[in-house]
Amino acid sequence: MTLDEILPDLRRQSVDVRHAETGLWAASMLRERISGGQLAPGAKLSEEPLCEVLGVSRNTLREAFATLAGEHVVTRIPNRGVFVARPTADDIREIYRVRRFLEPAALTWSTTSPTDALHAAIAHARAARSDGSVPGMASANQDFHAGVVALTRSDRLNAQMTQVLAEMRLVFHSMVADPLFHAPYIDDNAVILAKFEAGERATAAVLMVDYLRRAEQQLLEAHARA
Amino acid sequence: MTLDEILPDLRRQSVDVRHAETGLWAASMLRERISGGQLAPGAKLSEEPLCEVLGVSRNTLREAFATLAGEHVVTRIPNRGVFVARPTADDIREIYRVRRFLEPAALTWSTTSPTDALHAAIAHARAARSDGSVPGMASANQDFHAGVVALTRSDRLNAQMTQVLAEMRLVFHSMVADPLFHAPYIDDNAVILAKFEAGERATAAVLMVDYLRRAEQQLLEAHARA
DNA sequence: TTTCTAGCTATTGTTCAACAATCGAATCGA
DNA sequence: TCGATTCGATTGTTGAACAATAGCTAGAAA
Repeated sequence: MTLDEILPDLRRQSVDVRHAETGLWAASMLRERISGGQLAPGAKLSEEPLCEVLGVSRNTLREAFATLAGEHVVTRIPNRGVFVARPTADDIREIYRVRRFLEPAALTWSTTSPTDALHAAIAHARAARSDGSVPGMASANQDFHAGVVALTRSDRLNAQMTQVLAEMRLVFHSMVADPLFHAPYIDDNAVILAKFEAGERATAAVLMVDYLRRAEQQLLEAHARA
Repeated sequence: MTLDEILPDLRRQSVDVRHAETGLWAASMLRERISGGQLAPGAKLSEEPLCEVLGVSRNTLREAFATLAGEHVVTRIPNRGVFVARPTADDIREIYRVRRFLEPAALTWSTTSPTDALHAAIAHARAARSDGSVPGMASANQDFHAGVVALTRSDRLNAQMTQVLAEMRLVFHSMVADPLFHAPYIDDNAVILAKFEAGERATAAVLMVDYLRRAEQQLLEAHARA
């Protein structure tokens, strides 16, 4: 989907909305559209039309761009402009490198264990699988893994995980994903959670590393085909 | 590469360093001063004088502020201004929460192990201890722990660690640090490295967690006194 | 025809000046 | 002393201007 197609949508949301921190508001506006897939990876974000539609000045929009660039959501090419980030194979490897440290570490060394959110995520995933809802499975799966990192109770690590999962969405948007990608992993998650709750944290961590390795491999193969 | 091809690059670097990156340049300028301690925690960064000194416009300076705020180097209070971040006790806890996941994880699951940089850091720390150089010990200690995370070979995790260590410098700047704070930990680092190289990764990780807990405790006590 | 070069154009990078919004402090009245 | 009000300084945001750059286009050279 190109920029021109979502301009009306953006314009609708920006009427009548006054905010204290306009730059951050503009950033969140764009972030939503990018995460949601309405702005496809590689799409150019031209300043002039965006200013007009969001009702902010170029200076303010550029503050938003600075924020989004810091989150790797957007790529800035000097004198060329700002583009929705398009993850490369190396980006996929880096994403999974981060996850293979963060998630097992959370399982191994977290001190608190309110696992309600994890159970809920698995339940949602199974329901979505029954309904054949691919977005539902994807979303529930992300919730599960975000929940694992949430066990750390660290804002910074959670922020990093959120960022990485946002990039994961870009990966899915940038290639024809296998509709059944998430389906087989739902039960893996359930097993990992069971082991964790049984106190077998080392086992849970090992299973998580294994899961992440398989998922990475599968995504890299799909990426190579595209 | 021919002369004609490098001329534009040369011109950009020598004549005017500042097209397409002035904001980032200003950010690095301020980051340097803050990390170096010339700008103390809590100091207000007024826009007008800074613009004048850096020779950039307010808009460009604000882009730099957006970058630094994203790094937690600087705190933005709406309608009040931008201030050098002053770490609270909770910030210290958060910093060590991050480190207690990142560093043991690096020791446990990193696949490569070029430990030259770690040995060098320990050697530097010992030399600094002999010289009675507190900044030398502090810097070498940071190098060691940055080196541990570097074992992950993940740019993102390294960036996170760099950020956290920058905040550690703010912690030290914001209170009268015990000159001997780093001294006893040098040998802890050496033991951790030895265990790691002996393949006893779990032991190394446990020792690291223990080290981080003690350091956190010590800093929290010093912070409470201040 | 092809290729190369020199302008042209559209867009980004940066600055400036202005105004609105907001906070803190000084002031004033009880 | 205390609270409310005014005032001044600083930040938040804008619009317009100019500089610099990449890519395109048309024309010259082969």
